[in-house]
Amino acid sequence: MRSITIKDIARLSGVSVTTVSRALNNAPEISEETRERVLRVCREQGYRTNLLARSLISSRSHLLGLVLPELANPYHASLSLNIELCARELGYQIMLCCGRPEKGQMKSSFDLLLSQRVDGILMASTSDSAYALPQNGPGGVPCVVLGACAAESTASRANTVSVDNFMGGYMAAEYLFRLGHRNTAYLGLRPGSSTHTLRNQGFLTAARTLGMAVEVVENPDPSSTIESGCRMARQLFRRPGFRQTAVFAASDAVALGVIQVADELGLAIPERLSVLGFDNIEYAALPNIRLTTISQNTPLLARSAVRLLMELIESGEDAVYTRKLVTPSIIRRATCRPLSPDKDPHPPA
Amino acid sequence: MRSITIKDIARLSGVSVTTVSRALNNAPEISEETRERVLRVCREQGYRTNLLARSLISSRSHLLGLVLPELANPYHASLSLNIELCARELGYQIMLCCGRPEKGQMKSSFDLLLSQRVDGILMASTSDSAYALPQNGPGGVPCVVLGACAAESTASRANTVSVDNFMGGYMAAEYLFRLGHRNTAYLGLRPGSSTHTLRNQGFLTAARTLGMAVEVVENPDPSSTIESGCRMARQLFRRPGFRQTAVFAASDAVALGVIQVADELGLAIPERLSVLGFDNIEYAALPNIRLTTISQNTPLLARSAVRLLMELIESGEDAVYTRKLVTPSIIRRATCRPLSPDKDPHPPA
DNA sequence: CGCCGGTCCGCAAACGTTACCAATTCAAAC
DNA sequence: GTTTGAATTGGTAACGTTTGCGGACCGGCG
Repeated sequence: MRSITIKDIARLSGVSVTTVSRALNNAPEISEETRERVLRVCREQGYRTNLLARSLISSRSHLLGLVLPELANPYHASLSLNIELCARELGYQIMLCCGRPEKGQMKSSFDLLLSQRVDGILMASTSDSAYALPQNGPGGVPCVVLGACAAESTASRANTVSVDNFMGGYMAAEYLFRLGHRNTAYLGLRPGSSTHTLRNQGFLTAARTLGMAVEVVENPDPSSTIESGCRMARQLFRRPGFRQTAVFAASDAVALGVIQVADELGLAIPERLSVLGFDNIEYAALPNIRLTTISQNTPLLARSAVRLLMELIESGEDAVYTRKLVTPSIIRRATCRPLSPDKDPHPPA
Repeated sequence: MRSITIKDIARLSGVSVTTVSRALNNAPEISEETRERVLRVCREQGYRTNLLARSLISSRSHLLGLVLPELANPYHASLSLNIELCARELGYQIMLCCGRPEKGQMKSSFDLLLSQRVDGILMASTSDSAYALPQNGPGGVPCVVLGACAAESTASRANTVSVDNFMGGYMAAEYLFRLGHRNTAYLGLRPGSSTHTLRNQGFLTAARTLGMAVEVVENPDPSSTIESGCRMARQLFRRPGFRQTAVFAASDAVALGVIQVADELGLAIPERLSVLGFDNIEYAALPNIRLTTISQNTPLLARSAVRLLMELIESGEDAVYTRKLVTPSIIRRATCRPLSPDKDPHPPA
C-alpha cells in the first residue's frame, strides 16, 4: 500500500537520500555514474516523486487555480482546455473550481484554492470579479481575471486579460464598409454592460470616420440571448423605411436570433442582408449557419492569461496591475457578402 | 511573505500545536473554552490550513484527477462541471488534465496526476481508455472511465459509468412507435463503434418486438459528423420508394445533417418526416432547431461516476470491477410528431 | 490517604522532500 | 609533505500538519 519513496531508493542503491534527490533534480554536483545508477533503480522500482512533499518544502506548489462560473458553456470549455495546455507546458497543473456566485460560494472557492496553496489564480469573468481584489492583497496570491471588461476592472484594480472589444467593434465596421455597405445597424447587448459599450463605441467610431450610417437598436432584455436577438431584429425589420444592408450583432447569440427572424420574414441572408456576429461560438460554424463573426481567439487569450500569471508569480510584483487586450480576428463564413462583388479584399476561403 | 501556520496560532493563543490542531478538527478531547479561544485567534489572523501538509501526513490528498481528451466540446464541459460540483460536495477537489492521445501524452497525464497523489482518477472515454488498466493495478489508484462503451471496456476490465446505449435505442423505437410511426430508418455512427452497435441493437430489438419496420443506413465515414449525417440522409431520401415517416439518428450531429438535407430537399420536419436524435448536445436546444432527442443525462452520469470513485477510494477494493449504466431520457422538442395527432402520450411542453 | 477514571493538554515522531553545512576523497600546486 | 581546492557525498534540520502516548489535574470512591 505504502508507495515507494526516496528513502527506499537510497537504501536500494546504497547512497543517501540527498544524493537521490540530487540525481532526480539534475543537480550538477553528482557524478554521472551514481546518477545513472540511482535513476536506474528509480525506473526499476517505479518511483514517482511526491509532489506534495516537494511543494511543502519549496512553498511552491506549481498549481494554478481556475475559477469558472457554474454555467457550462462552450466558451469556457475551450478556455479551460487552452489554459491547461499552456500551463502544463510551463510546468503547472490546473486545479478546477466552479464558483457558484448565486450562492455566494465564490468566496469559498477562493478559500479552497488558497488552502491548496495554489501559486496563482485564473478567474473567468463574472459579476463576482470583485473577489479578485481582496485575495490579491498581502497574504494572497496573484490573480488574473479573464475576459473581464475594462470598465468593470477599472474599479477593482485587477490584472485582466480580455479581448479588445472596442477594436472588435471597430474591425466590424471597417469590414462591412470594405464590403461596400454604407447603411448598417448595430444590435446591442445588455445595456450598460461594458462589453456592449465598448463594441458599440468601436463600431460607431469607425463608422463615423468612414462615413457609414448606423442605426442602433438597444437590447430590451437584461441578458443577451437568441430571444433578445429575435426581438431586436423584428423591431429593426419592421421600422418604416428599413433599408439597412448589413447588421452587426454584438454577440453571436443575437446574430442567431437575427438569422432566425430573417428566415421567418423571408429576408435572404446574405443576399438581402449581411449579418456579422461577435464571439465565434461553436454554433456559428454549423454548416447550416456559417455565421461570419469576430472571433475572441480563445487560445491566444488563454495563453496570454497564463503567461501573465506566471510573470506575476515569478516576480512577486503586487503593486502594479496590468491589463492585456487581445486583438480579435474576423472569421469569414457565409453570412456577409460584398455589395459590389469585387469589393471584398478577403473573400471567404 | 511566509503565511501564518498552526505554530503561530499556538504561540498567540498560548497552547500547543496539538491543541490547535484539535480545535480545528473538532476533536472531542478539548474544552469548549480553549477551542473557542483558538478558533477566534485563527479568524483574527486569517489562518488557513495548509492542505499540502495535511495530505502529506494523512496520505489522502482529497484530490481527484480528471482526464479529458484535448478536444473541447460542450459535452465534456458539462461533464467537468457536474463532476466538480459533486466532488466538492463530498469534500474533494478536481485536478484537471487534458490528455493528448495523439501525442501519446495520455501516459504522462497519468504520471502527473499520480505524482500529485490524487486519490482517484476520472477519465472521459477515449480510444486510449486502455491506459486505465495498468494504472489501476497495485501501486496505482482507483480509476473510473466515463462514457465508456461496454464493448470497449469488456477487454480492459475498467470501472465504467456510461449511458445505457442499448436502452436509449430501445426507448427511441418505443417512442416513435407510440407516436404512430410504423416505417422508420436508423442512421448509424462509425461502423464497429460500440456506441453504434448498442444503439442500433436496442432500436432493432424494440422495433422487432413491436413490429415496426426499420431501414438501416450504415455510416460511410470513419467518424460521425454533420457531414456524414448529410450523406446518409441523401442516400436514404433518394432511395426509390422512400416511404419512412421517421428517422432515428444515432447521434445529434447526424440528426443535424438530416435536418439540413431535408431542408434542402423540401421535406418538412416534422410534418413529412420526424427526426429523433441522441446525445442532447447544446445545438439541439437552439430555437431554430429544437431537436427531439435522447439525453445522456450528464449530471446524473457525472454524479454516479464520482460516487463510484468515492466508494472505490474508501473501500480500497481493487479486485472487483463495476459498471454502471445510466438510463437516458427523452427530451421532447419539435422534430417529432404523432402520426395520428392523439397518439402522443407525452406531448411536448 | 491511596487509587481510579476521566478530562484536558503537550511532547515528539512521523509524512517525503529539499537545502544547508559538513565530511571525505583525490589530485594538483606549493 | 603539506596545503589548497574541486568534486562528490552524507547528515540533519527544516516545511506544516496529524497522532500516539503519556502527564497533569481533579473529583469521587473505598
